Amino acid sequence: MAEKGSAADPLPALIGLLRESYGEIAWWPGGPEEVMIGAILTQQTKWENVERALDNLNVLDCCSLEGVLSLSLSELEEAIRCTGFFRIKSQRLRALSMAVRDVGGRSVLEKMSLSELREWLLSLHGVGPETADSILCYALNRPSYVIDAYTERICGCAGIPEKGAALKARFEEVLVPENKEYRLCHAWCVEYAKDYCGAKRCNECIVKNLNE
DNA sequence: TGCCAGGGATTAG
DNA sequence: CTAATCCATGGC
Repeated sequence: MAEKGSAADPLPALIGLLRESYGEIAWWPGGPEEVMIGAILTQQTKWENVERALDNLNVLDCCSLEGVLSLSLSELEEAIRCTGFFRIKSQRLRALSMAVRDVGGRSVLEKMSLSELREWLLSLHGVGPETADSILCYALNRPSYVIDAYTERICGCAGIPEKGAALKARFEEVLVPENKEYRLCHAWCVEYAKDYCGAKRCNECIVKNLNE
């Protein structure tokens, strides 16, 4: 329920600005299982290092859920070492792969409702909100908006104070509720943050005071 | 050289 | 319930 009369809602303005700046960009390449693996590997890690690990797995012909399970623990750890946290992540990849296998494979996931599937993902050890939503949005083509640290940072600059689940809800009420829109907007946020936002504070942040 | 990266789980207060 | 701390490598 957006109130009228007070200041304009900065979120539509922010989304419009990002859309004009970046338009139709391609993002998060790879098939469903490679995306699922990448979603774990990219936790607190630069994407360039994730790509190296995915390349390593592809060379081994193991960049898939069954492929992950076919490797010994030390082989898996070695392949993903360059992403950091490799002991934890190797366990998380195994847990995810085994969970999908145990539930009956990806075809079973396709039949689950969005909320059911999201809860299932969140129940897995090592899958939190961002990883779950990334898998939903980019691997399984579901309309679940991804909130990451970048998005919260940009929104903070733009005068949108919500975080986490509340911020996710805000994006989902403003955007056209389609997977493609969710993908695009999240991609814009990340590209924007890479271009303009440092870790501690924004550099030349162009979203500040959007509604003034 | 020190800081941070497209988080999440665990422990502490 | 919020705030630290750990996990670990690689790049600037």
